[in-house]
Amino acid sequence: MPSPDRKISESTVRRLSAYLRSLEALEASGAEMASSGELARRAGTTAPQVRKDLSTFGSFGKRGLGYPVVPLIGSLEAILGLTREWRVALLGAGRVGAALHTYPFFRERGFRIVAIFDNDPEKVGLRWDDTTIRHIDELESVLAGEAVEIAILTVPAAPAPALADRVVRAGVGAILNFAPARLELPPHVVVNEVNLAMELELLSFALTRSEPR
Amino acid sequence: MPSPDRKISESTVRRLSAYLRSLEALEASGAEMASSGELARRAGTTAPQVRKDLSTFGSFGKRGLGYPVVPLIGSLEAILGLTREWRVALLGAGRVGAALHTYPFFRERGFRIVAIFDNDPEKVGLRWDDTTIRHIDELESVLAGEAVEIAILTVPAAPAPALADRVVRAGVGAILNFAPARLELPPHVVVNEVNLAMELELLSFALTRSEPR
DNA sequence: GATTGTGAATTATTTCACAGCT
DNA sequence: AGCTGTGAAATAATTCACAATC
Repeated sequence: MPSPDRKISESTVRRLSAYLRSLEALEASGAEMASSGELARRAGTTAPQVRKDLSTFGSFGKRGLGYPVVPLIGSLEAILGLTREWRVALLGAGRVGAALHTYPFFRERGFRIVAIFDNDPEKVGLRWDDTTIRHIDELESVLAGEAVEIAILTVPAAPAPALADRVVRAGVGAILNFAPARLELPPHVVVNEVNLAMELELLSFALTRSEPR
Repeated sequence: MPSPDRKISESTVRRLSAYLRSLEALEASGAEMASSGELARRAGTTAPQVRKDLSTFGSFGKRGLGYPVVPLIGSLEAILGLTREWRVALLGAGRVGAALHTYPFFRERGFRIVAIFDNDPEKVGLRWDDTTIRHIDELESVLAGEAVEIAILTVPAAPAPALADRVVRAGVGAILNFAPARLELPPHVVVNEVNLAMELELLSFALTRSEPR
């Protein structure tokens, strides 16, 4: 696969993800080729940006014709690391955990939830689909036994940093953090924070500045 | 309040939100002053970045001493538009909607959920706390009656774009979109997308590039 | 002595323009 | 004729360095 050495920015990867979703919609509608302009329109960016982004990883298009939809889907899946299965653990079996667990995207894209943890004795032992909720005390042994690679934190802010440390020491390489707490982890660990407060504050900031027109 | 005319980037606003949370932690621990270095450490950025960000909106610090914690909290709340109440509607009373509705941040920060909609007759009429779930057919009248300013979409991808259009025509100025669909809306509408697929793909991309070391 | 506020320098990202295929 | 791929130009964001102030 074409894989440049230079650093790829987060915004580029986010756009690649958007292109993939646009291409899947195009495939569903029967399109065989897609121009950079068409992809840009659907993904909410510009045609030169699409070409630049894709050209970072290779030459996927045909001049005069555009990009072949199905092959480009395959290429983007390979670039994004979606051609293999990822073993995922859910830490926190509350409402956010439940919402994530039922989200069909996980299975569709090969993110397989192989372990669920909570510290509530009422919840431990319950099964969500095929997965039994384990007590957080069993974290290390289960993570190792299940060869978990990605952890999703949907616990309260207070326990999040300590749990993240434990998870990393148990060999997990990536964390998706829904807890409103900053995690300080070694640089080789990939961390991605999703913070509802921040997302809403972005809206209230923008509204505040635009409203007093 | 100091309010510059030039455009403020999204990343700046995200950092302001992070500073606010850091300051609240500092306040809880009894600190009266905080240096840019301390804020940077907690918010995960650099000291010059903190100073640059804050200086965009005014001069909040004391040279040689740092920033006064409590007053700066107030200033950031004012900048982010958190000193007033925002009237919010939830579209979609599924698991994601339920998770958001119970999130305590909403009330703490003045985001008041004044309307909840779903199209499932089983759900319409149920009450979540003080709010009765209304049928989506009543969208326009309820949004207007409740003077809703922010809509949160937790519906499936298919109906999302049409619902967003309706919501905007009913006068809503900002949308937080959890549906995996791109919304094309007039430029005066503030849209913020939260896409779980994208967040996970960011992790799998990074893992894929780092693992084959 | 410590730390802010900020113009200047640097680095990163996006946009442009056009040569090169199909 | 249409559209990609890409080096060059323009713009944006971050980092630096240091004078100003407490």
